Parts: sequence; C-alpha cells; structure tokens
Amino acid sequence: MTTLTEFLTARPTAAIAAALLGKRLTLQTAAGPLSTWITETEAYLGVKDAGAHAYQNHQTPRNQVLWQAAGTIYVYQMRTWYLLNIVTQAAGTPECVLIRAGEPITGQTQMQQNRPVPLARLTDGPGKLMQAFGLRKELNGQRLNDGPLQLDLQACQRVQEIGQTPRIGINNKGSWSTAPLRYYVIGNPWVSKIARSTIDQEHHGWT
DNA sequence: AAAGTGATTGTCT
DNA sequence: GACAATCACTTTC
Repeated sequence: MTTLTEFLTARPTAAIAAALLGKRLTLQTAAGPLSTWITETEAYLGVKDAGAHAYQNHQTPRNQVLWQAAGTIYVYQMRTWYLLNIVTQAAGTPECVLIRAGEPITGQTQMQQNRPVPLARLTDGPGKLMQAFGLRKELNGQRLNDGPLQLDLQACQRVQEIGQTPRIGINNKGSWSTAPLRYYVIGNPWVSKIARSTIDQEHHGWT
C-alpha cells in the first residue's frame, strides 16, 4: 500500500505528474461528493524552473506554502480564476503539480450549478475545474486527504496513452517554455485545447 | 481548426 | 504600473 507521501516524494515531480493521470480526485461537499478522473497535469520544478513561482527560491506571501510538505494544497488566483496545485517532494523543496483538468464521475449536477455550461466544457481546464468544484482560495495551505479534497490512489483508470507537450502559458522562459512538462490522457474529451477529431468517444482514452 | 483579442483582478516591484 | 500557470468570443482560413 502506497501512502500519499510516498506517492508524492519517491520519484521526480515530472514522473509524479504523469502518474496522477487517471487517479480520482474528490471534493466532499454538503451536497455530496464531486469527483473526477484526473486527465491533465503539469509539473513545476521549483528553484531551477524559470516557469515556476518558486524559481530561484523566491518566496512571497502568495507562494509560501510551496515550501511545505508533500500533499500540501497550493491554490492561487489567475485573473478571475483559481488554480489547484499539489506540492511534491520533501518540505523545503518547492516543487508541485498543477491539476489542469478532469473527467466528471459524480456530482455532475452540482458541478453544473457551480459552473452552468454544457458537460463537455465543464472541467476541461484548470480554472474551469476549480469553478466546477465551487472552490476559491480556501484550501490553500491545507493538506490533501486531510480535509474535503481527497486523492484516491486505489481507485483509478488506466491510461491508454499519455500525451506530452510544453506547458500552457509559459512564455519567454527560455528552454523552460518548451520543456515537455505537460501530461494528458490522449483521446479524453476533458483536456484543454484539444481537437475534437482526436477524441476517443467510446473509451475516453482509458483501457 | 487555429490564431488573435479583450475582460478583469490580485500580486509584486 | 506591469504582468499573469485563463477563458470566452471573434476573426480568418
């Protein structure tokens, strides 16, 4: 049995980001559980990564929770949206994985109340996922699996094929702009910026 | 289908 | 005052 801490520390953060695909992410609410299969992630490699908030160990009030232990939730605001990250590696090593999208499993009705759009556009982006969950910054600094937000390492889909591209929105950061640190489930409809023609209607990219 | 633009708001220098 | 780990809408092919 792999513990959450082992899962989030025993290998490089890029490998953790890939391993998170297909895992179940659930938010417990008064209206019941809102859960998704993770379909898209990005790795942020801390002090050496020019695209990361923790680049060169630069600490600010916004990003300070990145230096906490693996499993700490890092939420920050991007314009009018909120983005969810999971801190990886030991305390003091400010790396993390951005959860960019997920396939709805349960709580679809509730999620569509939080974000009134068609199912196909409900959770196919990092800001959209957080809006569907009805979350803002309240979970920042809290611990995953120690509150309403839970990652289930047992329940998971198996990914047919993992796609890899540069991270979205990381511009003018030299080789870090092109580093292939974004991972996604090829064929899944709930992935940001994908061509409809590549969607696997039958299995959504799972085996 | 892809590329471009504007909205909008907290954060940091 | 500049800018951002986004999104939705418009334009163009």
